[in-house]
Amino acid sequence: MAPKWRELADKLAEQIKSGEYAPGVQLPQIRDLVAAGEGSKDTVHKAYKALEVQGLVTSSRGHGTVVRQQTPLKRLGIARYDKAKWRDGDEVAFIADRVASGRAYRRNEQTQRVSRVPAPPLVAEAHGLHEGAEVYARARLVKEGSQPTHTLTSYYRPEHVEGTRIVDPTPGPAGRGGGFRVLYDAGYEIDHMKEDLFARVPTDEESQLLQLSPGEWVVELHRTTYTADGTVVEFAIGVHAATRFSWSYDFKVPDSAKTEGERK
Amino acid sequence: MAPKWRELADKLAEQIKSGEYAPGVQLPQIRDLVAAGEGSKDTVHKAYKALEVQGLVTSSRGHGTVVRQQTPLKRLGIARYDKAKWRDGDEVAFIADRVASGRAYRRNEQTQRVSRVPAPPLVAEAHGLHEGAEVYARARLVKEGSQPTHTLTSYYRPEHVEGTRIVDPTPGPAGRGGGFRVLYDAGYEIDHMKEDLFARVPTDEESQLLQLSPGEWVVELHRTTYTADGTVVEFAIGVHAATRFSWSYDFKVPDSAKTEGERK
DNA sequence: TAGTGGTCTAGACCACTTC
DNA sequence: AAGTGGTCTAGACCACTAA
Repeated sequence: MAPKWRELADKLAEQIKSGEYAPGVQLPQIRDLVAAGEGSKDTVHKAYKALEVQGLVTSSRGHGTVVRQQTPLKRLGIARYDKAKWRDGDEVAFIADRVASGRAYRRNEQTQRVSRVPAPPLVAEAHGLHEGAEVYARARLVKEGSQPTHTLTSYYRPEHVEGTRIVDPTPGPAGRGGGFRVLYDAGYEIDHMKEDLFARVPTDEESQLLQLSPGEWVVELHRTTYTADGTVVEFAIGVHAATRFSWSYDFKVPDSAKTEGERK
Repeated sequence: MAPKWRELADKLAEQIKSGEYAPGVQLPQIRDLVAAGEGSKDTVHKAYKALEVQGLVTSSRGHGTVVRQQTPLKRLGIARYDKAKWRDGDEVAFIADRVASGRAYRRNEQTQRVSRVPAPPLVAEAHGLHEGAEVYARARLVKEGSQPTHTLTSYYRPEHVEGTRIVDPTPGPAGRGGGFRVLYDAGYEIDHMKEDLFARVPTDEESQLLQLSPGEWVVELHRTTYTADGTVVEFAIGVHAATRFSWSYDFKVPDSAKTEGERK
């Protein structure tokens, strides 16, 4: 038989999904359910924890437990990197994302911190540097309104960006067109990319920063950006609240027999 | 101050990562830690649960709590679909994956169930059918040795596969070259694909099937496979244990200004 | 049958929010 | 101060495994 806490959690989850408890509505207080004979405080608490893990509710001391706004997944496709967006237009890539999703852009939805640091192992490997070589790190925390959605830290080689707007520690996107535009203006036109993704448990710091519900996972994204000649001009690490995104990739089925002679 | 259970969990996690508790080794029993003054049984249990969620240990009744084998991530790149592998050679795509990872292939690592079912909403949409139209579903549970790693269910339109080996409910890969080879032989050569990924909490059934540690998430993958003329010949849904995979995609930076006239 | 993790309780106490 | 969720305890009892 399923544990008591799970039965309770399933029952409540059902009611939430059926709309019986609408988003924003407060669930019964733990003490009330205890009084109603649903179990001891710890047992009811376990059920509430399970609901939190599923992203259905948010609990906070003093406030109570309320049903979460079910924000639809934000779909990330490769079209978000379209050159037309940052080269020809004024849009910064991530703003274009919002435009595409029909959401408003507001200022200060992105905080930024630029610093010069020794390259961590992953970064050094991506850029082909030795560990500890200095790189510029541009760390952003991106928000959707007041809700943080992901962090994104870009690493650049000093010789590519020294003296550009990227290094200017002004908050907000790196000026018109964003970082790719700055690189373009500096003579480095991006040509192809590689994205690696995997899911993992967040660190405590990430949990706080992204306001994750306990038990919620993150997806870590490694983006390597190349110019046409294969030079890596940006390596970025993103940490995304796992429930808030989906990723989409289109590609041709490779055929190594055919493309034998081509450049990789 | 951090809760007591978290402090204990962090301490143990540290010892595991430093190798003080090697993979396969049994952690102290809950009752022993209680006796050692680490807290009450429930408290110590919470700490152990946290370690399970992080994928560091596996607990089972009767057995104890042992440190997990840290299987390295299996990296999935688009090269796993290389036409050369299934068209020219004898390898089935998923076996090719193993070969590339240097792991042995064993028979019966894949169980299969073929059935004719009404199309669920997602499937109908992908295939451009009305909901409830009949499709063939080919469900596999893929294992790595004795360890299940993911489920993969492919949906085909009857007119594409009727009478082929795909519909033959023999366990194991769909004969030489796998499903793509069968489609190829039937006159449907796959040309391009779309993959959508997102992370979510597993259902109970998935938890059991994939032997997930409690709290472990899954990554759901939707793969749509097209022929050159845009016909969808396969729509597949995969559910992967989130800790066991990473995905990698290479792509050109799109330029809608340039490719205006091209076929999508 | 003995050993192990898992659930549950009743109640004490703590931490944070709102009034 | 009152209200709410979060942690902790001591101990009972259950469920599964191995001998």
